[in-house]
Amino acid sequence: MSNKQHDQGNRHSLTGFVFNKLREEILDGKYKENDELKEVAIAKELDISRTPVREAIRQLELEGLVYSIPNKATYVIGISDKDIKDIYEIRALLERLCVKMAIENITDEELDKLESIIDLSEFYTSKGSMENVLELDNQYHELIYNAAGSKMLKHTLSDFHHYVQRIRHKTLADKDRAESATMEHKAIVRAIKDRNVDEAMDLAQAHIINAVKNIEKHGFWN
Amino acid sequence: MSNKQHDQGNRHSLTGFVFNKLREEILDGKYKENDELKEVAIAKELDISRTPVREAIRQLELEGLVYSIPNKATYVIGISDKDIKDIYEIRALLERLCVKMAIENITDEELDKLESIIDLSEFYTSKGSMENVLELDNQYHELIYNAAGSKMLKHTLSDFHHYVQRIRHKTLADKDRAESATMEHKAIVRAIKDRNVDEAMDLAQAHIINAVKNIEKHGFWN
DNA sequence: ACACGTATAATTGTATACAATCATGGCAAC
DNA sequence: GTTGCCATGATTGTATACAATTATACGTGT
Repeated sequence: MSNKQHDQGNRHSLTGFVFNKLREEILDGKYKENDELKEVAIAKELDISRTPVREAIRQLELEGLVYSIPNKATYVIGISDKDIKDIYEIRALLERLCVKMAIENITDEELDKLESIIDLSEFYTSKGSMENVLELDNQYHELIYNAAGSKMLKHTLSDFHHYVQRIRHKTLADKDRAESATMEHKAIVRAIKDRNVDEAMDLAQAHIINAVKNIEKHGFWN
Repeated sequence: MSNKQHDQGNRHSLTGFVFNKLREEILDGKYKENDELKEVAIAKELDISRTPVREAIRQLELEGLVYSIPNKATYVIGISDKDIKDIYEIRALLERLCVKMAIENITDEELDKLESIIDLSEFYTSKGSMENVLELDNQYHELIYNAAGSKMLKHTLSDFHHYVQRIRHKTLADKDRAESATMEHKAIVRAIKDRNVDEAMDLAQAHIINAVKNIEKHGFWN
């Protein structure tokens, strides 16, 4: 769970609601590349005014998920297979950095929380409850991103992590992958607890690389 | 120069204008941490309506430069010295990756353009025309970011590069630093041209590390 | 004097109205 | 038939009006 204060996911405002909805639909592939987003159509669909829709679209534009042609329309860009691949390559580097920083800054409470997340992950993995595993996977990464104590790094990694949420949903449905992912998390936490920087960094990097391998095994989107 | 199509810096729309203006002022320190942004005040100041101001603020919020309290106001977050330091640490890794990708994808035309940028940089450095040196520094990095051929990497690096624009302005005013920075650029281009991946990566990383050292020498903001 | 409640003001959230711009289609001139 | 122009419609850009929420200040009761 990200902190409330700076959370874009403000579902109490219509702008935040529309932003999240459109973003999810773009990342989920419900909107395909070059699809048109017409403000009035979306507003009518949701039975709201154009104002929150416009604000949400401006945000999507900043994120690079859509682009607008003045007085014409907004078009979906979305993320391609190559984008996904690039994201994992970037993450492989940044997750290394992140665990290094986390080792320097993590608190005992956070470590306890991490371990309980791992325990729950093992439980739900064995039960095959993959929705819960995915949610715990999110919590695990968010916690480490926070523990690193770098606003910039957290912002970057959270964005990327969110971008690949859909594909993780698919890959974690593979029970073998879910099990090995949980084991990898466990090993990383172990190394963090031992303050073993080099091992933690290598494990974190390997964790991302393994994720990519698994994605490629499944042929990306299908 | 970023491509027009996806450019946020659309100075033909009021939203883009306000966004750029506020962002620059935040990054320049004209707005300090916890300063209030009142929609009506800004709108009145610029003699426009609240609508474009709101849209710009929503974008700044997404970027993490401000945060809003509903029905109250928006507050400046800005970037701290530690953020700057973190940015350079992240960039040290990503610029490595970037030159590696660039070597695989750069065209001859881009290489020619790079060399002409270097030549001009040397010229203006010797003349002490630091505004031009800064502009060429921007062009140099933008070109390499584009040459890498990764939308995601370019987006990330461009954002970070922009964030530290102000401090680069200060450090490049140091003629010694401007000269060594240009020489470092030259060496990197040489390595790219020779397709010497390892050397290019090491040089790109060293370039960032040297920038940090210089910043620290100058005591960050002052 | 202090605590509480209520009215008022200030601010943002949302909807609507109006302006500007661009694409489209039809019609006329050649 | 083709080309060019004008009118019309569709869409976004901007401004304003209205609603909801929150902070503030004042007054009243104790």
